[in-house]
Amino acid sequence: MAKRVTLADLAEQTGLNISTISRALSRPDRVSSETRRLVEKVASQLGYATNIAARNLSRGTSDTILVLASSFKGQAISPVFTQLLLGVCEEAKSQGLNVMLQQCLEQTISARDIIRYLQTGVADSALLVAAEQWLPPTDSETGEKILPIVSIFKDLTAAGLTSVMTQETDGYTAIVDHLLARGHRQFAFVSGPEDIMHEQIRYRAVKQRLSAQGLDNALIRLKGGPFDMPSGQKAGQAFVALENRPSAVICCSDALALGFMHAVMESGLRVPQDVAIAGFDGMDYTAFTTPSLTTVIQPAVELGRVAVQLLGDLHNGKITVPRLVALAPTFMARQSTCPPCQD
Amino acid sequence: MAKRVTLADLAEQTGLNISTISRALSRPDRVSSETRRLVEKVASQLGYATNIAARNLSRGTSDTILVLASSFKGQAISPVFTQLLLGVCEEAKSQGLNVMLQQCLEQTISARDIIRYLQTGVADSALLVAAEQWLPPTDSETGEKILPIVSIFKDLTAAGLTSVMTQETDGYTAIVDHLLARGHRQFAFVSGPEDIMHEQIRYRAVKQRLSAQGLDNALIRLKGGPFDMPSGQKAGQAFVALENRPSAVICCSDALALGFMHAVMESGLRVPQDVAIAGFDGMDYTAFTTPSLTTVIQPAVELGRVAVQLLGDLHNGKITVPRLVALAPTFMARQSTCPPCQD
DNA sequence: CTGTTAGCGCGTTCAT
DNA sequence: ATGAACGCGCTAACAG
Repeated sequence: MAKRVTLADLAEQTGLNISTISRALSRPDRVSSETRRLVEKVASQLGYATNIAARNLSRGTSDTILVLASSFKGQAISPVFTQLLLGVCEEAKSQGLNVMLQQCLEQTISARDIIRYLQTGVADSALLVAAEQWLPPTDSETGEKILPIVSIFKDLTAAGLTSVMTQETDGYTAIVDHLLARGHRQFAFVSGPEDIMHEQIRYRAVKQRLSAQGLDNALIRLKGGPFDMPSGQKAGQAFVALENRPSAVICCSDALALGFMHAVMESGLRVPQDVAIAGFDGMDYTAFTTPSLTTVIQPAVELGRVAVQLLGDLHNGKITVPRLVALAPTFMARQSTCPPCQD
Repeated sequence: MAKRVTLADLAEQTGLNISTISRALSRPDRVSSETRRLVEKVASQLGYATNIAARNLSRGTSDTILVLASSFKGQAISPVFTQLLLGVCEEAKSQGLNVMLQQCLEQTISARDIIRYLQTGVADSALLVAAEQWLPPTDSETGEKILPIVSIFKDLTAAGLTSVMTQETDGYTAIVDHLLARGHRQFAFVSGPEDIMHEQIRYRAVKQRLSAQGLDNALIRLKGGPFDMPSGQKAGQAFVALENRPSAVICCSDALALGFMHAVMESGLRVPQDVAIAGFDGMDYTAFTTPSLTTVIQPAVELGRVAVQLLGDLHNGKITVPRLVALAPTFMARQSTCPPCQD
């Protein structure tokens, strides 16, 4: 690669002092317009690019966000993550920030590790994506300052982390209401990994809504395993073998739902005539399956944007106590729960 | 955050000199075993983490890889990218490298920009994902050294870039053969954006294979637009309206295929009985649609791994001229092309 | 508005 | 094996 052009080179070329060059480049208003133009010209001629390491070292910040994505071993990030990432990247870019991605297998993240990482200066704030648990810093590991860390998808405010997530209860409630309106009275809930705290919350959201509508023992729960299609398929096969099959199934993720639906249809049952199936997430392909899948669309891109903004608020002290931001999802009724005569 | 612990702090604590500490940490063998242990102990006690910016500045490298993902405006990275990313991250991690992700809208990447970027020291090598075109450095923008840049998914060796991709022709050939064996004699090819060079190659691969089997005017081409499902759907609607419909359709991406299949089935036609459809990519949900989709699985994770390895080879001079590495895909026959009686 | 000076924290010569 | 000193390239505080 071509030798690096430094401020010193520009200084030499222009006869100005290094610090003047530095200012002309980073604070153009603090410099006479001629020097500014001169510097800009020479800089572009020589192909100057500021050395970020040097700047970071000097300024003590890196202007980059660490995105820590918890995922299961060997699994790629899901389409929802991907959407989220889009939001994160876009917002970060608009703020002149960089994004560093790191996939990790742990479900529970320790403050110690993150702090350690931030201390390396590689990033100066972090986004925890789908982290199940947060081990707050012990004693003196942290100063009094709030950590510039935001949790996405999971409510970790109890552990002290500002969090952004989808208002999931609304989503599940919408599904239940929709299914009730279509006459369903027996339900199954296909959940993700059992050790995921949110799964309890989701299950309860469904159960309570049913109770509220006077249906008390109308819900059974099927283990789904990881949030992937094979798990959904297994759950579907188990479902098919059931003696008293509910007529409506709510899956806690679209991936599970698709696997489930596949298994159900393979068995010869019709969707939605024999079994109505709903998912959750809003992955794009749910609109193009046959039948298309009723689901709840998480505002993933927006979650990403907001998370980055919250990072900013944490940084400049606008936020002083852990805050939970819940974004509204969009319920989308589709064929998998709607008898053919309707939409 | 807690004040940063620096080498100076460790020096103070241990009574040793900073440079000794530095050595003890980065080159343990060049130091007496007692001091090594002492340093390690104190370091972990104080929670030392080396400042990467400082190290980078001093060493002149950053140990990070820039992943530049070309995508369409507002679109999240596709599941294939995601798999790729997994491979990249895993391999990078095993080599102690970081990964910096950047989504970009340009289809054609200019060496000038990348070089500029690398000069900032944020990254010292780059992976171009699905970059359509590469504008090599003009004249003196680069030294004689080979740029530490690898193209993924696209063959950019002609422009001077070492590239890793799927052996696509094999994949399309496999599809054609499979369909021919099932008795199909009229084909449609649904392509992606017209300005994508590979689309021509893919189309030709199909056409030639057909010719080779004695079928010369058996192929029509349908515009697909971007590689997404809505585009596939439109193509499918156009297809349905055709007078002489081919019985077999080859889509150049799974997303297109799913949109296409959806449109076809909506029209009342049956898949595969009336129309056989095949995709390309190997997205995970293709196994769970109804009917499941015949496709060609790209070795995406492996592509990522190899790309990172190639970066290493470029760096240490093992590779001196642009090289093309083509990985074999896996053809996967599924229901969308197989009459029910069969698998 | 511009030049001078002093670090940022680490790696790496040199000596010792 | 260890210590002293310098430099990586840039920013920031202080003068002028």
